[in-house]
Amino acid sequence: MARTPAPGTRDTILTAAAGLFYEHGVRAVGMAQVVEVAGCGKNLLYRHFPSKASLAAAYLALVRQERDRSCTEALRWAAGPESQLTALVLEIADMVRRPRYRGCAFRNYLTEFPGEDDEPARVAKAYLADTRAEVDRLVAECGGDTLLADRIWLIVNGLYAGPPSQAQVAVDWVTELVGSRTPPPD
Amino acid sequence: MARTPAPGTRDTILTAAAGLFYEHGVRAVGMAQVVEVAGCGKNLLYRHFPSKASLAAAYLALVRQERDRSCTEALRWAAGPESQLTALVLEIADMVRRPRYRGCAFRNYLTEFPGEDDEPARVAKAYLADTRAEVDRLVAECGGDTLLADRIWLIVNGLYAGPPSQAQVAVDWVTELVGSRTPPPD
DNA sequence: GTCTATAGAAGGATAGAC
DNA sequence: GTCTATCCTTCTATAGAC
Repeated sequence: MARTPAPGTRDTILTAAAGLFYEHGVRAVGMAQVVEVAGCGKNLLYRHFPSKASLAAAYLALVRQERDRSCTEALRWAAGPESQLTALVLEIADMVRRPRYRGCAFRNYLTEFPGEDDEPARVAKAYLADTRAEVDRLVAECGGDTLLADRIWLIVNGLYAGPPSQAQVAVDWVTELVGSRTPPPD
Repeated sequence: MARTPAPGTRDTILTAAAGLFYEHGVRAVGMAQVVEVAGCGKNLLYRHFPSKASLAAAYLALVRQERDRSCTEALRWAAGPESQLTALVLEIADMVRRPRYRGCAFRNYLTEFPGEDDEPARVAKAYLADTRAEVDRLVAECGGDTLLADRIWLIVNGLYAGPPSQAQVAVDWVTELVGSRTPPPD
């Protein structure tokens, strides 16, 4: 046999690309830069990801995977749909407050490539649609109407865009909105 | 005799660039494309705008000029700070509902060029800071606290990002928020 | 020797700037 | 129009592990 292929090469490349793409934007980062940070040759990069679009799609898929895991974990300890809704917003707020937060990766991609319908754009749109659907589901579960769902989605969108100092305002507001739906017993 | 310079050349170029930049993003549009749409020569473009960054800055300055004019017009007929606040949000909502709306030009630029501090970035940041300051001012004028200002800013940010179908929700919500501050006389 | 890795040049297109 | 630089992508050359 010949030289054994390194096992984690794909992950190494993808991790390097993800960091660069998120920090500087997909358009601003060249494939040569990815190769340099990943510490591999161009040949290997193109063997794992046949194009920059496929690499960008894998980057967004990775971010989605991390976010899904993080949200699932956050919702695990919430009792009912009300506290799940609050936990969901709190999870986003925690992300916004992270030191190297640079906006929502999916919204950023759609802003960088407006009107595009390639694979990464579809990944991004799917994430946004699914998240919105989950908000709708949770609101419906706790007896809220579409107005409440629209309002929470408005807050979520503002939370992603706004400064980190606004994060707590969003969390408290959503808590208040869904909390007022369940009048305290007695 | 030398050829007389056309009077509206700068505006023609800037209008063409503005349309392209807003529709496709600044990074995606090349100077050649601007020249093609403007119908002028490249040398003329570089005589008016010595670099792409300066053209982008002029584009954002033009957008700001239009927005300032539009907001001033919207606030003209509003009686007190409460209705001015509502009028401000309604003006943004009208923009969001326009058929070719593609997001906030300033936020889009900052997303396309993260971490940059060139002239267009400064124009964009100044607009956002000024708008936020105006919201703060109006909220303070009608006796609201910083929490109300933060909440309205959250809605405004969500309004810019969200789908046009959310626009009315934002307008109604802000109307309700500032309206509840002025209990009806009698 | 054979296979896979990296490094880097080459191709072709397109960018910004003059 | 031209010039230079850089983009993504492909390919060649070479070194290293089996």
